[in-house]
Amino acid sequence: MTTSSLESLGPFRKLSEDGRQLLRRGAMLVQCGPPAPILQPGQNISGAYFVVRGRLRVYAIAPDGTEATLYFINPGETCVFALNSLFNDLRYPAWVQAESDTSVALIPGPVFRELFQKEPSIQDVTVRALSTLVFRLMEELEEVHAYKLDQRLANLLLIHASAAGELPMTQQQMAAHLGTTREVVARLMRDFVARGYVETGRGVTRIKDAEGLAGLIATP
Amino acid sequence: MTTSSLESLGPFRKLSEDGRQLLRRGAMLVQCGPPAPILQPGQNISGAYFVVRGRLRVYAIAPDGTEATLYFINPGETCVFALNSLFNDLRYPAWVQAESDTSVALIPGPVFRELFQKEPSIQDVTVRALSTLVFRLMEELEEVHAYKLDQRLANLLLIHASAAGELPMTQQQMAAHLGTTREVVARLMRDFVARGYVETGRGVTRIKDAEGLAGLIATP
DNA sequence: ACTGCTGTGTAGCTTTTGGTACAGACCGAC
DNA sequence: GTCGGTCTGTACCAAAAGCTACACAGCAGT
Repeated sequence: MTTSSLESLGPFRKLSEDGRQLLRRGAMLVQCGPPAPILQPGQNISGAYFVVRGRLRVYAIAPDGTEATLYFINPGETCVFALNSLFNDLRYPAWVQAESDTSVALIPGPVFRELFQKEPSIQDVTVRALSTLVFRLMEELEEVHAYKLDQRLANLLLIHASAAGELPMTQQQMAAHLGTTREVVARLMRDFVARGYVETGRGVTRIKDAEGLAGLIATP
Repeated sequence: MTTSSLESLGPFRKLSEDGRQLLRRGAMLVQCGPPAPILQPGQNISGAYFVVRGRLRVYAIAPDGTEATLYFINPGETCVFALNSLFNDLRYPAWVQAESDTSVALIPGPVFRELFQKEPSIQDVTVRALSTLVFRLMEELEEVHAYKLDQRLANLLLIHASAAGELPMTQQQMAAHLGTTREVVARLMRDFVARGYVETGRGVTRIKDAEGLAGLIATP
């Protein structure tokens, strides 16, 4: 954990001087790396989290140990634990992990509360963040029961691939995102490869035929 | 649609005179019945919805036509469409239906916006509602991938049963809630009946052994 | 080069779930 | 009562997904 300047706070640069002063007074910039979880179910949340750099992954762990990604938090977005713990007494039910080297701005609860009351723009950001998350979760929930695994995998590939069509992710990770096992992912991948949609490598998947994948999603 | 007194607004009774005056000026009390959907994906939302009486069901429809319940809105709770449409430009992705005769207080967007800015208590209610919904959706998402259908059905029975252990719901409805088909529900029910957990009737299920059902959820 | 770790490819087998098809039971309207 | 609709029960088959087990490939460290 490192406390440093807040110059890189992204969306927060637009705040008024008043807001920024509060931030300067109390906020911390926290650095985190991939392996260890940052937050665990039931853990106490000390403030509002804003992702500055990198990406956080919010996931659940089933009783049998398999993981499934609920959603991601990208730079400029808020973590909703904060909001859950600041405005509600619900225990937070998921795990959080940094995907890569990630910087998170941690704004202490009292400071954020004050900000929220004073600054309409903060109210707006907050409600918008929550609202967006609700939307994402609904989409995810809909996807889970409306689409089969091959379609969801195709979707994952298309969404997370770089512009060059490369996806730096192990099959184990993909399985975790989809809430399934590596073997199933491998099986589906073999199919995709056979159809010429993708090429697989160690830790990388290259998309060769995005149209094909997209078509798979449209009509099974 | 009927416009009438707002005396029964539940949580809103606690608002300041200022807030209630605004409500008196612009809000409507809308009555709706079970069969027809109230809202459809992409529909324009004209304000904030508060459920006063009855219950709303928010659900998704898959391309193949099967439904799945996302969550319910009970009396005293807010519908988040409103918030999505008032604070965000995201298209709403689900369907809404009244479960029984239901009264909904509809507060026009501009009125609610003004309320939100002036009244900290409204801010609180709003954020809390969103926050709770996020929590519920996460739980649901976790449940979907962590538990099997029999466990989820058992859970449904336990949660929705009356104090007397009666559940006035057809198997078709249960299937819709779980995102599966009636036949599967019937099959699972047969199992539950065989084990003495429940008794089935036309449109009703009676729980005989709640412990048994609960045990089913704990360890399959 | 050797070793060990991690990641991938594959082959069965089992369980779970979905789909089809049909029979019968209950209920209300006429 | 009888008709028609809705709800339930069930049998059988197909598809999807999970589980186990193992072989091998790439990569890093020694």
